[in-house]
Amino acid sequence: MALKKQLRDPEETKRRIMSAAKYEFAKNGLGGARVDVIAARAKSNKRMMYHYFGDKERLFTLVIEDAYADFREAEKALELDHEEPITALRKLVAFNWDYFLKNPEFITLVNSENLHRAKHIKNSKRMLEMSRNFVGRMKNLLERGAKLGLFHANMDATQVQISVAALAYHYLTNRHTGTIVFERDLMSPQALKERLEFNTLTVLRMVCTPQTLQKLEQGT
Amino acid sequence: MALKKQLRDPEETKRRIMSAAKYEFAKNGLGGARVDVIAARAKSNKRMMYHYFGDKERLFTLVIEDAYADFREAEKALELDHEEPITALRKLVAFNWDYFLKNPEFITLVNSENLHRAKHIKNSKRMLEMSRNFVGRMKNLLERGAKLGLFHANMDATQVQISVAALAYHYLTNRHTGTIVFERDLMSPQALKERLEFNTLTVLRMVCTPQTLQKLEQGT
DNA sequence: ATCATAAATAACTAATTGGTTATTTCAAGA
DNA sequence: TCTTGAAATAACCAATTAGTTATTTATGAT
Repeated sequence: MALKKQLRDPEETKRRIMSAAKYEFAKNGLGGARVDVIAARAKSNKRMMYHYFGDKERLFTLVIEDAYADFREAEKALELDHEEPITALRKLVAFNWDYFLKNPEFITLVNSENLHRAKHIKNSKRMLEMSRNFVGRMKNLLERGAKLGLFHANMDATQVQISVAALAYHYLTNRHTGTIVFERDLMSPQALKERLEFNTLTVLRMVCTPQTLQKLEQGT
Repeated sequence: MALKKQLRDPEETKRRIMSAAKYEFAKNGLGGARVDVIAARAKSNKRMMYHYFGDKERLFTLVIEDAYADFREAEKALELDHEEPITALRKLVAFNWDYFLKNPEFITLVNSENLHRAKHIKNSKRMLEMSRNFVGRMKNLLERGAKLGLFHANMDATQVQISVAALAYHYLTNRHTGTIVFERDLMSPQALKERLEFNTLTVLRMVCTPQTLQKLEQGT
């Protein structure tokens, strides 16, 4: 019975610990996160955390892998494989932007893992499986666009993928120092809208042929 | 006498502590850095650190401000204000790339400060002074290019500035997870060369008018 | 030479930390 | 209903941590 609140529920306990850990690791990084805080937030206790996850770093590893899995799942769910290439590209740029915006913990988790030189996911089979199709989808999109004469031929899918993420990720991860450096609120609704438009235009200019860009401008 | 090694040298001691702190904060973040390690690396001791800098967070604040100051100084030294706009833009893209590549501690320090919501530099006058001219220089460059018909008119200098940094910074800060996700060595000499070329082309396509781009392609 | 001041050091402390031990409580199968 | 293994808890521990105290030592002005 789904509604019955069990007093003992290992799956639910694990879930609560993972969720609390994600929050705490994202907020303070691996080094700054406290296992007591995670246990308290999960409304469990340290002993359970060590019982189910071994130690702090293994818990972190699972949290990171999960964060990547969620991101990849969400991207796959867009189903851009048969969408018109330019529409697909626009949607992909918007997806990256929205995802980072709505899941800021993804950014801080990835930053933390990079501070530690990716040692936690270095030998993760799960990561490899997730990544394979991800680059493949971009490659497919770029090839379809090129075949139709819309995109430049032979664009490097990895470079484009990194750049699409970069334009969104960098703006958002450095929004706090950015607000000071540029003396403007980078997070106002207006600023966010403008950045998405700028990123979309930038990626189109990066990928599309001059003729395609000309047609796009006439269209608006 | 410059060569005489003084046994007591407050300025030199401060310098050594700052340098050690920069290294340790960059390597482990604010939360992961250890004051004992900083003192040992500086070949000084904790008492001196507390004497000269107050506490760990004030030391971190100075380290961050210094890192920004060095970056801004280096950019200013390029003297792009009277350079031909397209050359200036190319040089600026290359400068960002080279600087992040040769000063990886800048990236991790900035990431750490953003994890802490920029609280350490939030009320820093020094930061404001440094930032003002920085955006101004980009604005000037874009205006000069637009006046010559080389660049799109009315480009937002802040958006361009953020994007130029993003294309380099994101690639490098996420190089460890990137190496796993993309299953290729992102740091080989060849890969680095390709990324700089990609970034340069991307920024030119972002900023230049179609006519300018056409001429550039004919030129090569 | 000597004396006042600041630089330097080492040993210490109180609080916090990741991880463990000892114990109790629940729930399913015999 | 009784037993047994897993779930849950709290109290504990050794190590580490940021920050301090007490003390010694070099230096420059007189």
